[in-house]
Amino acid sequence: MTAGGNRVLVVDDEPGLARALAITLRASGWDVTTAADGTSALAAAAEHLPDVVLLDLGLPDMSGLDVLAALRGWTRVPVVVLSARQHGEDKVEALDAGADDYVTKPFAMNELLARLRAAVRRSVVPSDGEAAVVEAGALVVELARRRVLRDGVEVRLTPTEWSMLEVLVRNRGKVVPRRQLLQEVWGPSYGDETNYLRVYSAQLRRKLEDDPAAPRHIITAPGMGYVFEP
Amino acid sequence: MTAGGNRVLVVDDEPGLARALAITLRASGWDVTTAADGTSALAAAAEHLPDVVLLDLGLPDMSGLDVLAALRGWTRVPVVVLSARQHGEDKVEALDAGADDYVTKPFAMNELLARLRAAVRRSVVPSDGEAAVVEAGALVVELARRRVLRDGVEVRLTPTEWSMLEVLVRNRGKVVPRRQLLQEVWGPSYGDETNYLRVYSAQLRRKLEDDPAAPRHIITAPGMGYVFEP
DNA sequence: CCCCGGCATCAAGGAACCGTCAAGGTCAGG
DNA sequence: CCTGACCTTGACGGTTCCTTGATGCCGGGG
Repeated sequence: MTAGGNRVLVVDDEPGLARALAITLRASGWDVTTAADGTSALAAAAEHLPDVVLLDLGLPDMSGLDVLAALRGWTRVPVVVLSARQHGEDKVEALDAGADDYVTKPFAMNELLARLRAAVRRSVVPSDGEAAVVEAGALVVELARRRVLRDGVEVRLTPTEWSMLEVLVRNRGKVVPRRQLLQEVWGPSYGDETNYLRVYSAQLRRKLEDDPAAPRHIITAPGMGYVFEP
Repeated sequence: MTAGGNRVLVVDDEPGLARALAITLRASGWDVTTAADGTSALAAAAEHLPDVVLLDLGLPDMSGLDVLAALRGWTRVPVVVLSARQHGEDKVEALDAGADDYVTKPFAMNELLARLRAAVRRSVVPSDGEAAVVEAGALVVELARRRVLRDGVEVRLTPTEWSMLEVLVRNRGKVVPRRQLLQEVWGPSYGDETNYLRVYSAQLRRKLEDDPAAPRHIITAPGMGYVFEP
């Protein structure tokens, strides 16, 4: 993992809970800052720029929702809300106000840690254009954009070619049985037309492989199916 | 109007619950697709490219965690896990396996809806959401003001032309499947009237492209759909 | 040695698809 | 009522793509 993504700001007015949280979080490798009220929480957030905020809704000086609103005025840092209010509209309000998650007290510590990890993981890569790409040598398969690059230039694939490549790449490294391949590309009523597989694997190799006769990515598993090797 | 962030894939093998969820979600403005097992869920995800997945862990054919892992092999779509297991390590496992949220049954529907909204809101890239102006060569598309400039002069578009351009620009760089384009512009009951796409893509090209016969922005992805290239 | 099954390659016909044009049809405004 | 803008629908040529059958290569078994 990268160096970033390990600073957490704990906002809680209950000294006992705040201390317990800080100890557990530090033991898990987090860099912890604490604040006991809304005003200092906002100051601490601006100063330390945490990667995630753990926010108790019950604060002495201002509403937790106001803290959340103030934070959202200038940052998209993930905020996990802690609250004793188990039921009611509180959860909906907090989530719609920009909270990323909502955990009710009492909570299991390992679950809270997992939710913190999830919140940070999401924010690390803002799922920009570069997500969902599979690289394999000179090949770049962009599954979400439905296109494939070879040495940086786009290769035009027909719908059926793309569909077959997509199934193979989604199961990359594993042999896709012929029957499964046929059904996922041509429909549930197909299963024995192995001709199709031969024709289209050949076309994919011709378009994507340096030496179609000695393929390095679209490999035949004789008697079983095909496999895409990254 | 509902151009982005409203497609949800519901994966649940319990027909009653799946139906109830679908009805409630549709009433809340979601475009719902359902799948009853892991295999069809993966196929549906690849075909419909949902904005969020609601995934029950108890599936007949494969583990929900395997479905999650398969999804994460090629997409970062937010996944909200549904499960009857209230305690234990299940939550931690699911969250660390890439889930974005974890809701235990029974759940309050309004909380689930709020968590779905939060999951989708997070995944929207700020630059996309805030970019009311998209530039593409000599073209300037002002999404907020619903107008488009070519070489600095405004081009008059009919409502349908604008609607189609808007969908394409909001998904710029990605192939918009024909079916999705038809449904977002003409309504949910359309899907096979590919005539419309041909007519309106031609009109847009005539109004926006320097050489309508060799378009540089409104590109055809044969057999799949259309894509706007910035 | 020859046969045969599985795989790769090639070619051809028909279907599907795309771009284009133009004829109605509907509706609002003058 | 007329006009103009816009949407729908149909038709037609050119192109691409899917399917199918034929052919050739290779290795294992009779």
